[in-house]
Amino acid sequence: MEYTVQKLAKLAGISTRTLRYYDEINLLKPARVNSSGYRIYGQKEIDKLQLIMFYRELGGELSNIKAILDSEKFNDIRALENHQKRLIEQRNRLSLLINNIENTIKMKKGEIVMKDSEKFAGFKENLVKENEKLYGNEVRQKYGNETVDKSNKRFLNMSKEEYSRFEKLSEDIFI
Amino acid sequence: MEYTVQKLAKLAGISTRTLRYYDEINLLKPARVNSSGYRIYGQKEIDKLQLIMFYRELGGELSNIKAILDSEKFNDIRALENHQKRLIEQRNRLSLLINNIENTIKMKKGEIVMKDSEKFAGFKENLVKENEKLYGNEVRQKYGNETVDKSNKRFLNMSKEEYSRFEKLSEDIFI
DNA sequence: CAAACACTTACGGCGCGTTAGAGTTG
DNA sequence: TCAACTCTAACGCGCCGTAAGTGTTT
Repeated sequence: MEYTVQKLAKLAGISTRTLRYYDEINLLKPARVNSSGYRIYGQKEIDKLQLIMFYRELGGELSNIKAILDSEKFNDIRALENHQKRLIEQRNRLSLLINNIENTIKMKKGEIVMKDSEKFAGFKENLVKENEKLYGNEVRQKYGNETVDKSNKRFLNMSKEEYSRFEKLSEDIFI
Repeated sequence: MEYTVQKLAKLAGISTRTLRYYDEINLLKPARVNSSGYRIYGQKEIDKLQLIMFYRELGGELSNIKAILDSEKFNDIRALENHQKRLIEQRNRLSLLINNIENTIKMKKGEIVMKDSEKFAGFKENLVKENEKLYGNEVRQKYGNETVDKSNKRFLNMSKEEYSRFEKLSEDIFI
């Protein structure tokens, strides 16, 4: 199955702008470009986009995502298993937050007392963002500095052969 | 208990820059400023910051968070209960993603086949961001553009009557 | 022939990170 | 006195959103 930008965008639930941007920064190139300059994506690109979105879900920066996916050592399945672990951690963090809210409601009702420190249990900054930094280090260890440095400079010069290897309420949410 | 910027920042797991920025955009003002111009935060501000962070967790834009918190009709407890619902939804979404990964691994191992559409099950863009857009449009219709534009311009002047409309709106949407 | 899609270029904006330079506190 | 804190600008950046103008496909 082949996809134009909009078709792929709808499939993945993102914007065409995002796809063009990913192309621009060499994160996700189309399989080919037709005679009119249209981007055409194939099966590989779909799977790669899926991986990219898994990474994004965990708050990874696109430059790091690129570094990982470009790496020769990259292992699909192991990466996915790591993802799963992290997602499970995030789910646990959400459970913490849900508990936190419950306590906060009780506090507001005057039923219990909370320490200030308890009020911030479970937020991203305490867990996930630290993971991000760890994540960056992990990338540097596993894939070497070269790869990371290259991709940190807006990915200006990346060879295109490495590529073949690869493979973010009611009230506020509505707002 | 009183806090300077850094103490509060550490407590909440955010940066001092973030606190100064929240001050700048009138989202979270310190309780007072001492004779040297130092920001001093008190109990109210801590609780407010906690609320802000709950909203942020769900991806709410700061301008909208401000609009809500500024509202006279703002009801802590109801808002928190709504939060909880949304967090639970998000947790369910994460479970979807975790399943998705499991399937993807099986697919990579050749054990099963996945449709392209199944590969993107559970991502934010499919659920949350669409809601955001819907909300934006609805707000413009019910509110008029003036109000929205004002709040978009760095929240310079926000009226405090808007919240009752917010509530009606979200009720409408839920129904 | 219009609608719906595609393209490039380019400016803008949020939510901060990050100097830089200077004053204050323990 | 010196480290560690505080302040106000001001710049920059990642990740796109959003025109604006033009070509292509259906």
